Amino acid sequence: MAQKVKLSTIADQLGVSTATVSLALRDSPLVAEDTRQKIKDAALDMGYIYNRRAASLRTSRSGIVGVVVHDIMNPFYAEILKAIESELDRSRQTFILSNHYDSVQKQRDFLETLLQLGADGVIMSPAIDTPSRDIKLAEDNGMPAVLIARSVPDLDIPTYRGDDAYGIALATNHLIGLGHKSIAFVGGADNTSTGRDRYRGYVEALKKAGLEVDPLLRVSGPRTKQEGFEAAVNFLSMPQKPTAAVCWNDLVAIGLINGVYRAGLIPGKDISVTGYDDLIEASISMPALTTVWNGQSMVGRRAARALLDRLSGSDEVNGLHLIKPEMRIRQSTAPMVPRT
Amino acid sequence: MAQKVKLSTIADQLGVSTATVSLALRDSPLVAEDTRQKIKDAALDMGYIYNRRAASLRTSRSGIVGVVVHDIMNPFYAEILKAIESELDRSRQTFILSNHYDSVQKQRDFLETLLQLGADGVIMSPAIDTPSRDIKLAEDNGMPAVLIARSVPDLDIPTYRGDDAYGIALATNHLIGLGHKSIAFVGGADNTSTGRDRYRGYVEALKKAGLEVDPLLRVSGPRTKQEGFEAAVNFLSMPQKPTAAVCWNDLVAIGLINGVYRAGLIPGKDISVTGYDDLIEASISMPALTTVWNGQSMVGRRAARALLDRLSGSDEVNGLHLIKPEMRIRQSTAPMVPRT
DNA sequence: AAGATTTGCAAAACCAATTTAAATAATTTA
DNA sequence: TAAATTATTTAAATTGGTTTTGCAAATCTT
Repeated sequence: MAQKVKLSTIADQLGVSTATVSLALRDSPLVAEDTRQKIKDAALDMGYIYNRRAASLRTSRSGIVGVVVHDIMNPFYAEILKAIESELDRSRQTFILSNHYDSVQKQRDFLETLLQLGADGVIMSPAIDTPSRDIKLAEDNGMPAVLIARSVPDLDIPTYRGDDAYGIALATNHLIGLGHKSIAFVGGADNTSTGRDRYRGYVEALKKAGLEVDPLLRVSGPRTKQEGFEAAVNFLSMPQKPTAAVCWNDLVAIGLINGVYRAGLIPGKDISVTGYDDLIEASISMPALTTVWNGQSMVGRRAARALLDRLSGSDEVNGLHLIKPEMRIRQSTAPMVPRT
Repeated sequence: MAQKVKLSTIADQLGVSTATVSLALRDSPLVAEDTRQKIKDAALDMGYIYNRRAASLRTSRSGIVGVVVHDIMNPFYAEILKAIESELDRSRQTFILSNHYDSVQKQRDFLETLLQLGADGVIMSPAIDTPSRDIKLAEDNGMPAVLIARSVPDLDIPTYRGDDAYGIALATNHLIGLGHKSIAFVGGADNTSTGRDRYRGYVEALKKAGLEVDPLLRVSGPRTKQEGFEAAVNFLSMPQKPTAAVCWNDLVAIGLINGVYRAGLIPGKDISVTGYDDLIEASISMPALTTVWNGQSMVGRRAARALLDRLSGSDEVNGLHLIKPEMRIRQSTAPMVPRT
């Protein structure tokens, strides 16, 4: 490995002080134009590499932002992450990604790591049952947080997510409008704010339409394509003979659709299915999925901006910000046909 | 924000020196057992947070490993990343992830960032046309690299990937064995080692079976589900009337299958399609996809171990390491039926 | 031309740890 | 009991930047 080039190497080379080199490289007006140019040229051809940890030791700004979500490979987060990435990119922040797989401990470890690295802030989709004190600890140590997709009770920090109750009501109303009366709710659970909100949206839409709410029409649990696929058996053998399903998300819906196919029924004809999220997959699945866009790109972008705002001192973005979802009608839903 | 607790805070509190505190916290045998215990207790209840950047300034080990791939949201990399993650986790290295989207510039920026952060090493799936000098620069600055999934010419560093030519030959031979004579090759391109190897595997398998190789049976380009879907039109209107397709990867295959469905034909009956990679999706798609497992988990695990080995000084893992793929036969392939 | 400003650079303190050599205390040996 | 040895602890140098303050030279006032 070549001898390491540092500020003092450049300074010695040019016969100036490290202070001057430091200031010049950061375009400070305190150094004369041609000195600056000479220094920059030297830095370039000596192969100088800026040492961020040395710098951040003094400035206490590391240029690192942490991002934690349930599972970065989950396409729902993928779109949020893309939006965050492009927003952070332009402000020259490096971001460190991690999954917590809904383990509070893993999330805690990651936050600790971020603190050790001196991360400037963190954007997180909190793990289920995250105690507010975990996040307060981060904030108390100078690392502001912004939440996405889920809320944490008793915590007044900026939170961005889709309006789940409203969004699921859109899907439910769409099915009701097609004449369906026995509509199942497939997937998710009650242990997150999202879970409760979505189920509430479904229940309220049914009630408003004067339909009976049957708790047996709920299939709690599924969140993945695989689980949606497996849920089909259960769904199709219900004594209530549902003709439609409001699914937790697109993945569950696509899995359920595949399962319904396997059982010999035609989704989008015999059975209507709605998804949630409007992933890219939804538009190219067979049949194309009727679903609800949940504002992922908006959530990511606004959360990133909110964090950057907090980093630059403004603190006016606290509280919950709900993004309004939108209906996307495709071929997986159709007028009701009674199941025999 | 509470007053920051550092080594000296603890030292003052207990009336010892920072040297002692530092040594104690890292379990050095140089400090007496009960002193160590007292220090650890104090650190804990004073809420001490280890400052890694200060430490790494002195030790020149940051505990950071960079990982760059084409697209972390791509499920192919997802499995590799999971394997890398679990391997690095146990050695207490933090990893920083990034996409390069096949932009050499973006990759270069990320490598620069890693150098600035003092990353200990990097695992990368190099962007198309990565100049070997980009990687040499990293190595010259004390950041060893390990390659995955793709090779870079003129570079003798550890590289782990599936044996693409062999794997595609498995798929091609499977179709030949089912009686297919007109077999298209859908997706990928010639500008990566992977692309060339896969096409070569297909060509050689055909030749060995005495079948004619028709360059018009190649649909170059598609790599995603969306693109596979769009390629179906092209594929179905070929004058050579192919009855089967060897696809670039599972995503292209699944997209193609959906496109074939749309056109009114039945994949797995009228048309046989093979995928590549054996993603989780492959087993639950409709019909379940015949594909080739490309050893992702193996690639990730071995690459991570190789890097850790390099970090601890051993340098005996250089060169190319090919993982042997395996055939997974499911329902998307069937004996040949002539297309009319 | 003398005094007041402005400009350009450097000296030195600082950030929070690690590490080595040296000092001190405790124990063992002769 | 004095000397030798061993066990603990610490002072001080080090890592690579940033930033404040001060000083000298250059430029501007009147």
